Amino acid sequence: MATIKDVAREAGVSVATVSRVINDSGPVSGETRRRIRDVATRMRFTPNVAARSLITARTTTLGVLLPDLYGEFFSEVIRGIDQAARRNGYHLLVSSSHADRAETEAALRAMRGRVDGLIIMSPDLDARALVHNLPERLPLVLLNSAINDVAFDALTIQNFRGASAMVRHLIGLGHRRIAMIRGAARNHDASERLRGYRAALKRAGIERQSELERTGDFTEESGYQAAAELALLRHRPTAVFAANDSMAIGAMSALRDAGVSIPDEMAVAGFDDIPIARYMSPPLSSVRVPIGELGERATEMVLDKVRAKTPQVRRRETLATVLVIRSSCGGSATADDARRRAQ
Amino acid sequence: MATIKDVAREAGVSVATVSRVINDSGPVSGETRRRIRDVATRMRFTPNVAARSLITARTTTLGVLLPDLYGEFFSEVIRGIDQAARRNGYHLLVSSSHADRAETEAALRAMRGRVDGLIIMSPDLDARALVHNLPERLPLVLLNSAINDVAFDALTIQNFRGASAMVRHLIGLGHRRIAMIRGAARNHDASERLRGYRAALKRAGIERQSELERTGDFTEESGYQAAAELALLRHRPTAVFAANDSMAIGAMSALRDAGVSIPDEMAVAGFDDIPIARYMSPPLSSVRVPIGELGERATEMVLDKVRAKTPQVRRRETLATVLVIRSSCGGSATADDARRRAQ
DNA sequence: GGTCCGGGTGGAAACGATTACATCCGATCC
DNA sequence: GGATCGGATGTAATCGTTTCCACCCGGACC
Repeated sequence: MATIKDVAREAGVSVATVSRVINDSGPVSGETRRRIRDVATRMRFTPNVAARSLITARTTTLGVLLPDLYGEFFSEVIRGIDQAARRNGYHLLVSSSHADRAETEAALRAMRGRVDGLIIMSPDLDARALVHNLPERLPLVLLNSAINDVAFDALTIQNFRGASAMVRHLIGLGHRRIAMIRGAARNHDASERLRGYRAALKRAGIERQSELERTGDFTEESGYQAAAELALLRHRPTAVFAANDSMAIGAMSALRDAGVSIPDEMAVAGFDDIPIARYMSPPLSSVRVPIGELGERATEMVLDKVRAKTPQVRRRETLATVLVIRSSCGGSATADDARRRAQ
Repeated sequence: MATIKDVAREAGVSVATVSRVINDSGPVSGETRRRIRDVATRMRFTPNVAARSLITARTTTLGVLLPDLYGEFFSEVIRGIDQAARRNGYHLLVSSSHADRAETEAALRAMRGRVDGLIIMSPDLDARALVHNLPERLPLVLLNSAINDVAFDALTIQNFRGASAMVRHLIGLGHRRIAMIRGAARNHDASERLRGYRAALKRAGIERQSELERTGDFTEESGYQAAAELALLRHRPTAVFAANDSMAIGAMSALRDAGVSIPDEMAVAGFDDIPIARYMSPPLSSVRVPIGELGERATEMVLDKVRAKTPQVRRRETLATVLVIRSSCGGSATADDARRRAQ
């Protein structure tokens, strides 16, 4: 492998000049610049990343810390992050699927020195764990995190609003017994969606019933399980709202198996609007989340901080969600709904 | 940030000794070792990764190059890779969603010096592009690649076998007009699955018809489109085999919209057996691919090469696929099928 | 009792870049 | 015509490790 010295020797200049050409820093005469470029190309010179980041203390790499991932949602987020990062010339160090908290913290420590900034999407992690395992000044953005500490930048989606809008829509269709399949325990998105569900009921003067709030963990299987139980209730709900689409799909499957027709006997709605939702039978109503955009925005936020000379003000942003009404929750599509669907 | 020098000074030893303790290389007396450990912990010393990899020329990082990703398949692969990598103390530098070949090659070059080994899953990339953009000796494993050059290690799945088994199953159920929705052009998995389809037809003495081989690109949308067209054919097929589950799901949606009942009027089958397949209505028959295992195995293969002192022999492995028969392709489940389903 | 051995330790040379600082030199200004 | 300026270039320090080599020293061996 050719080093900067080899190039310098071959081009008859000093390493300083070569460095200036490579990084386009400092003045170099046109003639020299051209010659060095040629030599560098010919010798296939690639600057040694380690040496460079040893002296500059920068890596042009961003770290991404994810929870144990669930399907489509995950790949969409990563994709958004990846695109934004590449656009800015940054690389991505990804660490996912951490079983427990100790593992997450270990992964966090391992990022030290390898990244210039970090995007963290990990529900079970608190602020203390963060500051204890990371260098002080590492730019950080929390994605859909439960941490409400203003000390951190954070990006979230309208979980509460989206959930309550969906439940209000169901109420508007005449449903009074509306069940909810909750998301993973201790997950921020999950609890916000639950909160939205409860708020919508309350606002409509419908009393909350614990037998209608079933547990789930965002997997199809757990959705299936929960709906199977709901189908057996003496006093069956007429609608069920799942905290994500995967569970909604599992629920639809359970209802079919139990001979409950959708949406006539039970309306079903999900959250996320993953691509497959519209291809379900019947097509699944959901709350659209700009998943890819979430990743892109997070990347831009963290890059802003990476590049900022001075410590910036903390930022908190929330991305809007949109109701997407399809036939799984029945009711004739109103003009308003149709418009939404067209989006 | 504390450096090794700080620790050495504080512990009253030389940096060499500290290094020996940190890396557990060379002899250090028990007493000294303990003292250095204490000091290092107290000062929160973390070895500087850049300095370390500058001198050792290793990064304990693996690169992963992926095509523009499609949903669940992708996240499962990454997860497998991630788990195997972590288990071995390696990090993951991920680069995905490359629109064209130039972008892929750029990503490839950018990996130089940042990784000790590389897992590549990119259909449109040939052997020349690889050797031209990478250092000579970088351990490399190709995943489901079209490159048949024996110069590279490769890992594939039984695309041909899985596809032909599924089509034979359909034929066994009495179907003679079986359509296929093809995968993305120039994609290796896609063409192998097509080959399997054709081979099964041929073996059964069924003549191939071009109007039954529809194009697709692995997305739900393309599956929908293809099936919508099939439904309109004068002489409609009685079964359709999609090159992946996403398209099969899109196809099922189109058939429903066209009023074609599944499986009575048309049987449907997919490939991959993504988690959602079994929750479809009706549950989707598919060919199970050990996706996570694919990632894990690839990681182990590349790590073997990374750690090997001497250049190893080239390896090529193929992972088995399994037929998973559900009700979307009708027919009473035979004992054999039932056994398979239980898996 | 000298030689040899090997565990424990330190000194210092790498690794390959960036960059502050010094130097040179021709043009410009007064 | 000398002082000044700024563009072009080189020298060398620096980043934080690993590791080769040398050294010391106590015990075993002959």
